[in-house]
Amino acid sequence: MDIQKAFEIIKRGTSEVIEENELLEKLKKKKPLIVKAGFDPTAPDLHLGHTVLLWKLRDFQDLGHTVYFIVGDFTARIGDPSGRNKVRPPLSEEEVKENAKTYTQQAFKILDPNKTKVLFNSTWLSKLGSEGLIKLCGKYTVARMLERDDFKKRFEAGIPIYIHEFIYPLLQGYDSVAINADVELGGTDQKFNLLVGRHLQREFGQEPQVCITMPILEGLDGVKKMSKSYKNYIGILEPPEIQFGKVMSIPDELMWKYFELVTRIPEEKIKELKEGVESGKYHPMEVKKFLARTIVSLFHGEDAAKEAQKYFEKVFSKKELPENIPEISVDLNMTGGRKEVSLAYLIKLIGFAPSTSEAKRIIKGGGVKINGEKILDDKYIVDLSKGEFILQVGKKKFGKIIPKI
RNA sequence: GGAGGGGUAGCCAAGCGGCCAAAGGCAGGGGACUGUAAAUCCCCGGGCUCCACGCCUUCGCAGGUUCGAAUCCUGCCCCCUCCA
Repeated sequence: MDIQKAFEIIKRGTSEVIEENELLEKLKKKKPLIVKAGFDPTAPDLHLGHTVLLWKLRDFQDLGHTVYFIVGDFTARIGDPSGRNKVRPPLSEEEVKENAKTYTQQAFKILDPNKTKVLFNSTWLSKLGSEGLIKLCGKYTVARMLERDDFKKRFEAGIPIYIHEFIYPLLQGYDSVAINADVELGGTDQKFNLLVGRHLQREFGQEPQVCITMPILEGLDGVKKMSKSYKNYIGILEPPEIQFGKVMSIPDELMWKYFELVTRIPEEKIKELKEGVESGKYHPMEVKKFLARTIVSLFHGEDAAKEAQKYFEKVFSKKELPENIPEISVDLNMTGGRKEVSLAYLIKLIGFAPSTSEAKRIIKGGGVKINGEKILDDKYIVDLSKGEFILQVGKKKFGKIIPKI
């Protein structure tokens, strides 16, 4: 493949490439480049936001380059301050290990394992020692650190910044030195960290890496970055119906971005769909269903995606009961020997609400149905000796309650 | 080290002796409408297996004063600003 074409593929969908001509030079070398991406195992699951980056890594792999998947086991214990207005709680070594385990597995749903090297940054970072660390600190200034937008904002707003947060970008940058990276990828919010890598590589006499930033994927609310801590994410490992439903709940305007960043639907097709919606030729909901199906297929296969759509249409569009309602058995041990329990308490018992009070609120709000009938009395008593029944709490939670007496 | 300001529910932010489980906003939950989109409207807002104008735990932490404290006092912890 000619270099110009490879360059186009790489550039597609990116937010910024620093510097484009350097990338071209590197491609001209005609040898596999070291493409770096770091993932902090702060949470055990990857979500669609991560896949934006993974797809771009995949592009590199398809072009014959090698991806260095850096698990930030060391840095996770510091906490990346990017985009934060607060200090992140550091994780314990055990938590980090546990998270890292499931990480790569999930990443290989997109990445080619044969062209991926998985490395843990503790390998070189723990060897660095105090001396090495302090020397590393000597290569950057406080003023330059404070140029960084989120630090600047926090500083100006009077929100504390701790010294260790300053060290984070240096360590991430040092990762690039350790593996002699040619290219590093990250979200736009990573730009600063990526640039520190460039700077450090120069300091260490290496050819600086090309930094590629990818757009940030907004979560379900359509505003904030998709993130576990905002609870607005669609997880790779989530069940098909959940994924499907979550995709359906994103704002219409956002779906184009999802098409571009988390699917491999060709640009021309996306354009066609978009124009179709604008002209009224297609119903936005139908297009979104197609998006949902495409995304679910990526992680669960086409059949599961079709099932998920059926479920969605049955339960949410037609408001019927789902076919497979999970059975929940309730025995007297759980109720403390009582056969009659308050509905609110039962809802808490089976985990459909975090507290009895919350359950009562939902009941009063008209969110609870027994065998399809709305219960509005928050003092409603369930007689378990009367046998099983279908309980629905809110729109999403269904359970067939089976009393074991 | 010195001077001043501040720590209230997921977040922001009122309250500054009782009527405070604590205004308001945002986020969130539930409902109506609908396409689980947007917009709009309504309801909720610590917990409690006796369902209560009831009890328990909350306003940085620990004590104290008071019939009664988020509100006053003392000590401690933490954050911010300015000075060194």
